[in-house]
Amino acid sequence: MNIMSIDVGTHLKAVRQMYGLSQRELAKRAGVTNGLISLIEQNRVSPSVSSLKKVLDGIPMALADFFTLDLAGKPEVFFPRAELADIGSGSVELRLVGGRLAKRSMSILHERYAPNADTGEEMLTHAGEEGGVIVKGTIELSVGGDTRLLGAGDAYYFKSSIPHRFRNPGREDCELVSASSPPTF
Amino acid sequence: MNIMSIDVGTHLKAVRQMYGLSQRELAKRAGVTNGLISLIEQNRVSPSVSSLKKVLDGIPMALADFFTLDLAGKPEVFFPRAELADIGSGSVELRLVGGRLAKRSMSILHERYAPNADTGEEMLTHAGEEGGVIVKGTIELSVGGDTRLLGAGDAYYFKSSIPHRFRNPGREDCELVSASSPPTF
DNA sequence: ACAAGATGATAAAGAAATTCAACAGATTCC
DNA sequence: GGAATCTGTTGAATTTCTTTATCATCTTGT
Repeated sequence: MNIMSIDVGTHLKAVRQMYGLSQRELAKRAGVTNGLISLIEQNRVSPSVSSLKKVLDGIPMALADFFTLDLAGKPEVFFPRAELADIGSGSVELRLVGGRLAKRSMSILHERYAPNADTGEEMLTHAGEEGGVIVKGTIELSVGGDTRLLGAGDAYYFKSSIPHRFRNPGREDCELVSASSPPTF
Repeated sequence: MNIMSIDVGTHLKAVRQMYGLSQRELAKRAGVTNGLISLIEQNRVSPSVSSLKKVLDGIPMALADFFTLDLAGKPEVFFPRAELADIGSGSVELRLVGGRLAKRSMSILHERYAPNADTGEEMLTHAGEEGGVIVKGTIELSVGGDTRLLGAGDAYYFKSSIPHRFRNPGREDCELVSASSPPTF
């Protein structure tokens, strides 16, 4: 009963009807009452996660799928602006592949980090996924709690929503090729 | 407060700590009480979707990301060179980054073409887009009608539906890093 | 036309969530 | 040595969710 970025009620109703189920049918399968489903679909209550899970089990559909269905259904439309371009200090060089293209599904970058170059103490977080391969030198990559030193030929891949940071601890330049989707640049 | 397939409490705690927040800090940002977060993390309550959303907004993290984020065990983030799956054949070596990950939005490949290596006379066509950066050596890339010789530092980006072909005309290996979306491998 | 069954909505009672306020254990500071 | 401030936990009060039971509406079949 407040501002929800995703309209759970409408969403559930759409999913239920998509599967050709009545409130009572779904309720019976899910082990809840039809009244509850009615209230949820009207957004008159915000179900507990456990209840929503029970309901979705009756469809059946996973919680993750339920919440990502927006993205799957209408991907390009609802993507917020890519924030976070704080990487741009002088010691980091970023070369974007295909920057002139209007529509791209990825950002591919050729990156060069000078010795001691750092994306900053404040960890980076943004939408999507990113990965890359180290071409030359070494880079220290922190993702979530983990920190690892990667050398030429090593690689990485993670969800960009996890806080991350790049730092070059060596005495020579580090070079790598990265890709992120959806495009951050 | 019943059987949940995904352990929301433990999950939230892990996420919170990953962002370096205390229960009280997060509670303050999210506009809920620290007690609630404590109870949720102990799985002594199953939060309503709206509450969970408020809490995640304080991080900030989207609901979809929360349920999609698989931090079971250790999320595989780092991929040492030796662990990159080689899915190439013969004179072409294709090392896939994150091949074990269930859901990826991209395929990132470390590719090596031996002298005279060729993706074949029959042009490749498939869905999506692809791009890359040449790291070492030279490669002859044909896209549509155009053919071009690319050297270290050069790059490419095109729609994969356009017929294309890679060939190494030089006498030394050619190495490049590529990405394609949606994942081809 | 009427009964029988299905649909979704709702009030009140019951169960579970959230908040409030207090607690004990660490750490820091003077 | 404390006082101040941080950490996470918890009992009781409050608010919200969930069920029970009932209602009105719409089909369907005879």
